[in-house]
Amino acid sequence: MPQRHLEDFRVEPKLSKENEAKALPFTEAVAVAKERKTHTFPPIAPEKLQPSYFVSATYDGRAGKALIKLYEPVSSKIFFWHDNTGHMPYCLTNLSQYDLEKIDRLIKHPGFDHFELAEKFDPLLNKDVKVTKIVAKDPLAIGGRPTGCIRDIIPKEFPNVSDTLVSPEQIKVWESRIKYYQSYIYDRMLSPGMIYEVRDSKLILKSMEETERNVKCIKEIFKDCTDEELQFVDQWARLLEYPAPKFLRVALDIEVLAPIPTRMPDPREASCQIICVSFCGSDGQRRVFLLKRDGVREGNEHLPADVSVEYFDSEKKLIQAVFDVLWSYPFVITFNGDDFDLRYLTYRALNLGIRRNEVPIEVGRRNCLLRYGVHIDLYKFFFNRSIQFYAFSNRYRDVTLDDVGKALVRMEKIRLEKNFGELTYTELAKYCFRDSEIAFMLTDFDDELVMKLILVLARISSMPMEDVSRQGVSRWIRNFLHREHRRRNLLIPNAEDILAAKGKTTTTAIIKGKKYKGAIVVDPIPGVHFNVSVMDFPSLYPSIIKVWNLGYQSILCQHPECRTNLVPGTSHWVCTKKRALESLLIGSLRDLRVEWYKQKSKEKALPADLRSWYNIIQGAVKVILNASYGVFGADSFDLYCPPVAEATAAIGRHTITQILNRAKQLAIQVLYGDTDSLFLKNPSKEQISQLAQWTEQELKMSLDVDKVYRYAVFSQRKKNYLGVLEDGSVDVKGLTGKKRNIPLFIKKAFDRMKERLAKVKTPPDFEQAKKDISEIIRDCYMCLKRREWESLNDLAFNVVLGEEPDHYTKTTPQHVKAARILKENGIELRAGDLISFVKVVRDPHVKPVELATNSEVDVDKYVGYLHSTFDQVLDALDLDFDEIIGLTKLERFM
DNA sequence: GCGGACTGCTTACCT
DNA sequence: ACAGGTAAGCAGTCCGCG
Repeated sequence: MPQRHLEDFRVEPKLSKENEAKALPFTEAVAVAKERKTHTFPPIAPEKLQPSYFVSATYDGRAGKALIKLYEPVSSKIFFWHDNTGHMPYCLTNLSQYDLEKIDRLIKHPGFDHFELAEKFDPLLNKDVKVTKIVAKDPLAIGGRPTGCIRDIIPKEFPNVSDTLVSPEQIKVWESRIKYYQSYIYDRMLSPGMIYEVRDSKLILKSMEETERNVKCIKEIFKDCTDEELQFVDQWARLLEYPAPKFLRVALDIEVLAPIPTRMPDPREASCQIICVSFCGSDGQRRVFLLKRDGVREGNEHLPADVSVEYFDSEKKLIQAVFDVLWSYPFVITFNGDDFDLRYLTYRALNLGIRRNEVPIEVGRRNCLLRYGVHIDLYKFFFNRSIQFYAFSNRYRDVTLDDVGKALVRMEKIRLEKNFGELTYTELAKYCFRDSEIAFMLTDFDDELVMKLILVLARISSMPMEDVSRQGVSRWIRNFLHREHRRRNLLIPNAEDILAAKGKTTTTAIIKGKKYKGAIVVDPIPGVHFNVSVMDFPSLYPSIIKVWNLGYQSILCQHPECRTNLVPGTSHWVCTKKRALESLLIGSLRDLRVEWYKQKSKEKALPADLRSWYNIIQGAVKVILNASYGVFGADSFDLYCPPVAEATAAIGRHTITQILNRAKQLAIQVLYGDTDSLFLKNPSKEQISQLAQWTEQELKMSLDVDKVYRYAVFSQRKKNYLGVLEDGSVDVKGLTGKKRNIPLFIKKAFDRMKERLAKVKTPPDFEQAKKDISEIIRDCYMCLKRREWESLNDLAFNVVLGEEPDHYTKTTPQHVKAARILKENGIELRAGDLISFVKVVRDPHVKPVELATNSEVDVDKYVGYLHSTFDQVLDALDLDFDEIIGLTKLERFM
């Protein structure tokens, strides 16, 4: 039997020739670190361990066991706890033990251990089934290697030995793609992110008095729910109510001396020197390590106070000192450390002859994890679209340290005029330190919001903090569904079986290429409307999933008597006998957010830190809820079920249509509506409460007044309006003037109009406002015509390249033309990069802003753009762009 | 050879 | 790798035009 190592379960890129020294097992590596007397090891949890947070889980190949990392916040140390229950990796199949024994390659597989008979409930067949549990010695034997895995052997080999009742097409293997440590977490019903104690070497969830009190309180609010629903509320509340610790952490950044400064050095080769490494820690550690090099001057820049600088005469010693830091912190923060900093450090260390076992980093294909603590790569976290949109409301645009830093903590990178090779020591140190300082601040602002957000998401999804910070919302949702399957002894179905059992969609989408019909958008009534109340359904789709009992089990269920319970506008029916897991889990989470966390986060009587903690929880839950319908329509989702997504949208259309009809009956004028909202013109209090009551009674859903506009401006365009709230703040939706790709010049004019509109209080105020707005437009127009602009940058359009520049074959949009011109000038852009260009008179009609000059600007194009931007508002104000600018012509002649 | 009507591609937005 | 719906600008195509 080959020795199994921790490294075995993470696929590692090939080491270069010199570095082929055999990887050292995990515990030995720790021992080596101890030998070097760098820090207090080993971190094995003692018989009795103080309350500690479950922050990570993995598989320790050396021990052949699941390994839990516990963070003890008083000593701020990580402790390891190994499984001692004998849990082993497995997958399930519908073949009998008798059949399986005939498969030679399975029985003789080195990783195979034994068979067990298991009884499960098959959620697709809706009945109890007997399955065989194939237990393996290590997780990779089940799956994960390219060839020869147990999960592949079974369907491939079985037909050769078949003489049984099961035909080859009917052979099924289940749960073979679940990561081992996840499987362990589910089976042992452990909760990542929660507080555990070790007593007699056992992991025990710590009971918290205050949490219990709050859970009781919450259950009181939900006392009218069914017992089944209450059980789910209780489960979520317990996970969410537990407190969060302070996270001892350090942010790290490295600089490498590359021969071609514009190109990022390849970490796999690690052929260039590491010249500077900086640390910024939550314990106040602010250090910079510099490599001594010939001919580099000290420099006389001022480093921030209390930053200490240490010089190293060899790169090897520098890296070893970095490793000492990595062995000592429970949490390490980087920005792109997975793909660069930690990867580079590892390979550079090996190149310099540092032994593998002294490297505190485990390099994976897509990530770099730490042997001791938890590595959070903020690039991955902020790249996550759910995080970007819902947690940080799209405040940053590029996922770069500079842009995210500017948007969230108002810190930017230091701009360099020179290459690294030409910098003085202090210039380099200052630059490098700023980067780790920004990364640190990104985990520190708003009372460690980012760390806590990751912790809460780890609890919801039952995932290690590392995974939750790297993976998307669909994984988070999948995992809490998987957890629930295991808890209830349900077989976790394969995606293709769900699809085969429940089929595809039946409605036709409006957009070509989409799978089914989506939401309704009501045509707006153009004009200016005073006193507009906006009503909406808080989390409409999750409410629908709850009220209509939607889930892959319940849609198109097998009971003949449920067939009449049709989803309006479709031929799908929904089960009336048994609640679906999705319905219960998502429904209870929604209710908890709306009825408890949203309110708690606004409760003035609570201390500010508790309120902000509740705000983080409700924000995390919001992220989950926002995606909870979409995942069922995404074929990449493991529980993909198109009819569920389609039914949800169909019920949404039905719901809003009913409200529209009801509003008509109540003589309320509906100005506009989109998906889950209604804009009502000057409704009375009675009308609003009648509408809300009716919805509550008839549809079992809540309809609230979300906001009241002093006035709102609509054109005939959908998803385009402007509303001024009572306090004078202005909501702009969809208008070109708010899009971030338009020239600043036009945006500034639009913002001036916005400010002017904010001052309008009554209909008569509009007369003067219209004159002022005309003036703003005229002014802007004249500036263009006279070619008076501050800088060419003000005229630049800024567009993100959705693809690699060579990848556009069907058409060549303007921004791609600009990118290609830039490439001819030696600047290469890639997918995801932002390109800035101006419109010019001559042929391709675009030019990257860097290359353009004032005289070649095509002014008329900009006037046209100004026109269309303002038309969206002018229509409603009864103003005409041409008249506004035409007037100036007359004036000029007079 | 050129302009208008049309479709399709692309990006940024809304819910 | 959560969904579909809308706006806008431009690229490319087809067709008519003595």
